[in-house]
Amino acid sequence: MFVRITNDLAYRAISFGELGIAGDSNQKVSLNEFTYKKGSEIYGEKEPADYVYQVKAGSVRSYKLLPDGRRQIGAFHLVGDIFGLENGSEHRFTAEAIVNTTVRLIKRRSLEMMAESDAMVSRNLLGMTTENLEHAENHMLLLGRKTSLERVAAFLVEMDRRLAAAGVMPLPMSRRDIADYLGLTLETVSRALSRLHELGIIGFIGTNRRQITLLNRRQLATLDLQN
Amino acid sequence: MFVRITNDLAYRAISFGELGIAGDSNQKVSLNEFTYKKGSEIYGEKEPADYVYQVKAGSVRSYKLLPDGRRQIGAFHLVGDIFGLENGSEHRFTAEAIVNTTVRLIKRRSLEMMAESDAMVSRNLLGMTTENLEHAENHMLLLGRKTSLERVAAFLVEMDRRLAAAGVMPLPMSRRDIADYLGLTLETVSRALSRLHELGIIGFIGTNRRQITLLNRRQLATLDLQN
DNA sequence: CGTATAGTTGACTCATATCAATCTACGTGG
DNA sequence: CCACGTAGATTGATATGAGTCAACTATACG
Repeated sequence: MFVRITNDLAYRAISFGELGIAGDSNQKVSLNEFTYKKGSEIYGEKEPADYVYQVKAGSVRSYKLLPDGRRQIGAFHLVGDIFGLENGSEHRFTAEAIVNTTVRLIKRRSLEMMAESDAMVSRNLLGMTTENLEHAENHMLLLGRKTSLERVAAFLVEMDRRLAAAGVMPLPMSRRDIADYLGLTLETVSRALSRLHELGIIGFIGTNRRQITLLNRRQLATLDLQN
Repeated sequence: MFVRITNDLAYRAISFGELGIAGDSNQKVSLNEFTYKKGSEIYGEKEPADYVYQVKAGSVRSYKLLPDGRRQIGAFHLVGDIFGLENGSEHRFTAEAIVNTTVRLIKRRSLEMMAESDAMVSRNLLGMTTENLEHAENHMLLLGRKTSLERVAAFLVEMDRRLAAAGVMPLPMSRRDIADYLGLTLETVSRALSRLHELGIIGFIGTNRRQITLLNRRQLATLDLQN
């Protein structure tokens, strides 16, 4: 429901005009789209936020780093998601392509100008920010108070909602990414997944441990003590 | 800076008109202000969000609960803070008075109507939501990746910024509240504070362990690995 | 194919939680 | 104003869930 609204927003903004952006080594310019190679940075924390992005293909992780390298991923951005929308002048996260990823670009100024004159756009901006806030609020509960098994269960429920096609979840992110999203280590994530597998709650497609099926959503929902 | 803006917003909204609200046992009606006794609930999660609040005196905690009682406090609201502002129809947290607290009430509809016609109000709403989002994002990093000592140091730095008067921090909240804010237990918080005291980084005023002075902000900032 | 990267699993450690015993401050009623 | 009771805070002893270190396996990629 919100997805449709935010998509409208993106498309409307994009129709505003072309964005003249100098390409760099990791990007291929194709009108108002960019492609980022797996692992490359889309923007860095503290960098000026001149563009808003929408994932056309691929996946993106947004994270903060502590000086010693500890990483907290705040969100994964999947196909259709808009990210990089800031109110202040700088990005508050670093965004990286998890796999080869194509994004649509929207000039931020044009969005702001539209919001100025169009109350609908303005309301959509607030709605998107609220969505992000809501996600962060739920994630605080997860990070502050849930066990490792509950966290992994919650992650699977979230991903199921967002990217399950015909019962199969093709996770684009590594165990380390999942761990940094859930405030755990990759070993703990791996053990939790193995445990859920033993318990018959999830299955792996073939031998690929990133292709997951949910065999028992009810049990998973029970573990995902959704507030 | 933002505080001033959001205050303006509140005052403007309040001038809109009186709010006829039936009092309950824990409230005293005084024009558009309410007083809540220590520990009483201001609103509950999932309740309709018809009002926005501003703390006139006292302190408030906003939290989510898991079914088994585990609690995550998302934010403390101190004098001047606005809280309970929702975009959807329901509150996403439960809000409780930490001590006897007086709040100003603003009818949400009136805010929305103002936003409709006044782009400035609309921008302020977005700005406040973004502030909340930023806080939540930083808190995710804390909850996901910081040690107990770092968390407590970060908490003290935050409170120092928000309520230190003449070098003394009179904390309104209990050790349990702090623990639920930081994703720790009250014992761990207590030990961390004792440790910071031993290290000469903080001091206690008199025998009251809730009156804290920061003796060495530099060391505290070092522990507060601020991203 | 073979090399590099990602994932799993096991053994052990450690930070924080849990359980428990004081200790202290504060509000209440005599 | 003082004694008492209660809630909050500290501190100690112990338990435990998740982290660390390490070996091994599997998968993807050139």
